Amino acid sequence: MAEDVFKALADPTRRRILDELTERDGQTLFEICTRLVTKHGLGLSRQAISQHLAVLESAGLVRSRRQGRYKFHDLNTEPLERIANRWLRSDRPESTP
Amino acid sequence: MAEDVFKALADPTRRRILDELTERDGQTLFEICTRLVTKHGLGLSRQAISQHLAVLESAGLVRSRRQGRYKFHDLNTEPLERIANRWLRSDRPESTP
DNA sequence: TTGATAGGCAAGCCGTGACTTGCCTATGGT
DNA sequence: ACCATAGGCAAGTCACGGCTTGCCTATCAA
Repeated sequence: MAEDVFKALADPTRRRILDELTERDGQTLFEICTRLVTKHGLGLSRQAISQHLAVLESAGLVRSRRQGRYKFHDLNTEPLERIANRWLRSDRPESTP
Repeated sequence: MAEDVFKALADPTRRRILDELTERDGQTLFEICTRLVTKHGLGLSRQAISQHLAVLESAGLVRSRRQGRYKFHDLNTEPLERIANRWLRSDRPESTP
């Protein structure tokens, strides 16, 4: 549950993927692959990204919908909102200016 | 920097320590040790907790002040506020009901 | 139907991190 | 001065996680 969210966020590549999905939602595996390589210069295999996406999905941070031979990935921020309030429950920080 | 914050939060024992410090701030190593053992039933050595505190401190999540032979540990939520706004920047979540 | 595209499964390598053990330093009480 | 307390340092063990490699399945286009 929330346990997996922290482990999912522990890896920098997975955080990059979340960044990618915030910028453009509903990307496919190959799209994420190429964008990570070209924009961030990460030399990762397709399997590596696939496994990262599996971790993110089992943590509830990413939802996937299959459509034909494509599988689109959508960001889900709901688990993030919960962990944000774990140690900041008294008052939330003001949004960045 | 923020990189270390995620790695620091990845371990469940370290999150327990943060929980302990939110409940009572300014605890010493032995206090945290005994409370983790008694309240949460964790059978950890003193060194383990000490190393965890070092990780939390280098991540900026814990500040320590030495006083005589005691070393008190204080929680610092400022790094948490920043990572909370990384993927939630568009709109703030409503506080938990 | 065939070939190319999009993705999945499984085993294996390897580095990093968590924890222990043993010993050392320093402060404070009596 | 002496001993117990509070904490630090360093090396070593061990399991888990990230990544690769190789092969397999499924969908679309020609």
